[in-house]
Amino acid sequence: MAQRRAEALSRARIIETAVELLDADGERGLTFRALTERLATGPGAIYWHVANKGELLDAATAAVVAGALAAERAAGSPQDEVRAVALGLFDAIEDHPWLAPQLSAQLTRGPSGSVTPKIFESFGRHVRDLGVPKGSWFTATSALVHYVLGAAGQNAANTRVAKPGADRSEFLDAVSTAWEGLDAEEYPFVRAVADELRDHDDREQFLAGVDLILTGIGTVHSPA
Amino acid sequence: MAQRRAEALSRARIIETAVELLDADGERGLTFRALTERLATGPGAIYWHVANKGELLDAATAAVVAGALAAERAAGSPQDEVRAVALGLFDAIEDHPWLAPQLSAQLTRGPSGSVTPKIFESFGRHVRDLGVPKGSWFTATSALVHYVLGAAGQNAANTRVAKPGADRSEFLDAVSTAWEGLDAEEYPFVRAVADELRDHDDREQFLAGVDLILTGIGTVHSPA
DNA sequence: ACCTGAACACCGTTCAAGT
DNA sequence: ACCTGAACACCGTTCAAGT
Repeated sequence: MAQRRAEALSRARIIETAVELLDADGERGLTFRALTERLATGPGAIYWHVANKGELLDAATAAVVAGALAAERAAGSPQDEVRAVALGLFDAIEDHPWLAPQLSAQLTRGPSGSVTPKIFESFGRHVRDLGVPKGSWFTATSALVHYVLGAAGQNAANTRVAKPGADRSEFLDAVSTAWEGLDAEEYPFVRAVADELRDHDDREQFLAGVDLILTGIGTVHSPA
Repeated sequence: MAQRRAEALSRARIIETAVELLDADGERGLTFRALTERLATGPGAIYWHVANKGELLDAATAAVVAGALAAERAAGSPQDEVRAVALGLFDAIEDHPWLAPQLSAQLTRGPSGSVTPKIFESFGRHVRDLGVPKGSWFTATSALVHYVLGAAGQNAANTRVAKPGADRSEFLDAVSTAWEGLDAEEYPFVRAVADELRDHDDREQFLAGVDLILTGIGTVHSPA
């Protein structure tokens, strides 16, 4: 169960293994102990290739996001392009649920780093093609980025509970029931919306949100 | 520097101290060691009032959010109400930057817990008053919630760097310069948007994003 | 240049024992 | 019922030593 290949240790192999550990057990699964065991080395060897745990997490995040955004597609309307980028991230976060908090953290750490510019660029160039005036590019792109990352993360949390669809609807049912049990005076809206939660299509609802923001962009900035 | 009052230990006092530690040093500032020192007790005493660190973090988050959302205001248009709730959270996250990742985490953990329903209710009741058809309440509210939390968190990160406004603009300047230094072929949009970053008003830009989503909601669901 | 592995400082958490 | 404090298991990280 311990070691695997005898390939030379490399930064790339460390990152790859980190992603495997994260996929298997989330952020708490990524420890230097687990890493040294899988790679059959000592901690010192890993520290020679990687500065610290934070840098390793960032690198793992960057690797997965780069893969998700790299997919080439036939050019469609700017709206279709935005939807495609959004769905690419949606799927990546569904496959790697640990991505969601990690991406928020990297966005929050300030817009430096390599992932934030990449995500902004992926959405922004199509926002630009939408005919939005330059002064509003940043606002419009931010709205898209934050919605996509937030909503995809919330969806991943729902999915994560169990692989088979059966348990998943069971989980949503439980949440829905919990919401219906809230105080009627304090939570009228949440109670009213609880059944929407029970039976909805994730992707559909996610895309409806993207379209809502696209509509907002199009309406506020109707092209000259 | 160690202990303070000799008030009886209580869950409330533990949570209050936790918030102080978080405000001072972020999530890494909240340890049971620091907590026992400030409260002049042992870890066992704290564990008698609190299940574990996760529960304590959740409670601290809930306490701060409840305060931010409790502010009573004169009733305005639904749009104004949404803006007021958004700004309330914006300010809370600016005062307590550790809130941003924590709120994402609680949203991501699934919509149970006490904070998620509270935030959804605060926005949702005004979305309802906007005349949105019931089938779209959840989507519209989600778009607002995710944008507000994401954008406020990103802003808090920018502010956190230093208190005096001087260092802050210095920081934004540095990020802006970094963006301008990116590859021209790979990052045309990010480069073009870099100067927008340099001199913008945070609150103004934040509110512009809220209005963009409000416009989207109003346009997609024009009241019957 | 790259790796080993013991050691260090610091966590969250437990629990027998006290009052 | 509430608190004490030593102890445990487990972290990330360092570093002298090897090749």
